[in-house]
Amino acid sequence: MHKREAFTRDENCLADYMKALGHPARIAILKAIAEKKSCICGDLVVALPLAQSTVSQHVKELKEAGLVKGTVDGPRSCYCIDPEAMARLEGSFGKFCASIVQKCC
Amino acid sequence: MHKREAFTRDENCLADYMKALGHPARIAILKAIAEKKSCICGDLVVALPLAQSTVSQHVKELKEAGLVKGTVDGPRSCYCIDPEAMARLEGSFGKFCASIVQKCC
DNA sequence: ATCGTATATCGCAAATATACGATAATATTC
DNA sequence: GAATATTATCGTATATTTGCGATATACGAT
Repeated sequence: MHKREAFTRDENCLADYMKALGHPARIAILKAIAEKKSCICGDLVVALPLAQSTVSQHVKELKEAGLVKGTVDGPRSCYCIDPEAMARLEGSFGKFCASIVQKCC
Repeated sequence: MHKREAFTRDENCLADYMKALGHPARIAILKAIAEKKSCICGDLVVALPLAQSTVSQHVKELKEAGLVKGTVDGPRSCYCIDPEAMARLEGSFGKFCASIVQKCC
């Protein structure tokens, strides 16, 4: 029921990033991971007011969006920000906004 | 079931903006409005592969997010971008990304 | 091998989002 | 005032998201 095919690749791509950030828990998770530089899942569960399975689910979405990378460290999972991806997103979103503002005025 | 209260005002605020942009139709609508500087609803319906009621619904969400302003012009509705809001969003998102990237590395 | 710890995944319930047709509301024109 | 045109809203069906407990998986320690 989501008519993805009807829109351009760019529109879908940007919308997917925005959707990944469209939940306060995922904003908070990004901040928490960045804060600690690299963050094991347990730290996130303690830091967030959500159940472990819910945190794991949100992290998964951030990984699928490509903003977070995960490595296994023994029994733990260790997450870190993908700084290149964040920087790229910042850049393309900035361009998008600037283009809107420039054209609209 | 959305635990908004459990997160900070900033986290919720940014997430709300991101959610508003988290659909390709709304990205396309913003671009279309900017393109024409000000855009009546009918133009959007022609430009988009969606029913009139669906377009109206998406525009409403963009208005609620504060990114689009609407004025009534006779029987028509005329939409335009709120450039200050777009610029503010660009700025705060840029700061958010930069802070994440800076801390994480 | 068994136990304990850490995390991912599954299954489910509730809430939201998406899309559309039908209808209502509003303004213009005849 | 009736007919037309434009847009918003309502009702509804379906899909997706959110959240959690329970379970499965993987690993280290005993």
